[in-house]
Amino acid sequence: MDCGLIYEKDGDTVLLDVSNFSLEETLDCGQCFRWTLLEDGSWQGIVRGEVATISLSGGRLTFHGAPLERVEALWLDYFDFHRDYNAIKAAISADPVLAKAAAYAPGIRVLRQDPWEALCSFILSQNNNIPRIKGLVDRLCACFGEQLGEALYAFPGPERLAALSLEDLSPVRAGFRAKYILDAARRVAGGELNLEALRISTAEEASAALRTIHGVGPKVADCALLYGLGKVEAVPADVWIKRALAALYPDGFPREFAPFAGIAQQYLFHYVRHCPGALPATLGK
DNA sequence: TACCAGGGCCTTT
DNA sequence: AAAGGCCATGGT
Repeated sequence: MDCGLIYEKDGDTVLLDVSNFSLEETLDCGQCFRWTLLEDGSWQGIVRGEVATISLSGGRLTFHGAPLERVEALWLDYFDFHRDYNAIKAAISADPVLAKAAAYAPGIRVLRQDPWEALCSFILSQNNNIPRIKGLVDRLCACFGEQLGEALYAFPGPERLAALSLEDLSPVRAGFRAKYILDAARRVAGGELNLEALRISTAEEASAALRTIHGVGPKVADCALLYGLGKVEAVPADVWIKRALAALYPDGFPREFAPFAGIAQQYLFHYVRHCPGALPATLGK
């Protein structure tokens, strides 16, 4: 467990001795789209219909206005605090490249997001950049999500979206992705696809089930597995990761890291995106 | 097998 | 100012 004592004080809940955690590295590394940096340095996000405002300073993580019960019931799991990142870093640091990547952004954690939100968000992410993905998700929530506060909306559930037409979705400006969202919503709302049930499936079985959705290929399926279903063995292979793996691991990614390759991938992804020179310049594009 | 839709923001030139 | 490239997939 990457945190120590938890207690409630003056309406806030505080976690002490938080390790392996940076809000910026975790919330701004392309795995989630619903967190905003506020002017006072705290981050505000919406998860499973709950708004949180959090700040981290000197290993002390504060959930402003959140009761202890909600932190224990929701947020510890969401931030993956039950996982020992020291153990993972120790293992992958046997590899010099991964050691560098993990040391470059030691505060990355892989979030355990809501499966439907992760699936939907990464359907919208395809062939897109992060600012635009955030815009699409924002508009989807503002148009169809439950209002939780001023300019704060929950992510709309599959039942809500399944009832919509392509025309209804046009204000989201999702382009060709709109029909994929509707297919996913109808399959999930209709009970044809039970996302929660996929948690106990193997990654291969869950991926195959997700890929029956029109518009969900291997990349989006792997994102849903890793970020939504807690399958840390899944490696979403985007252009950058493919390029990095080809250059750094021509003989294949070390097999001993396979059970948590998705976490290793997250360090590597951040590293190659932010650190020019991490990859050989001669790389074929 | 190769190519392109669909859309808008960011980076590079 | 213009061009190229994006956390892809399905159709032709």
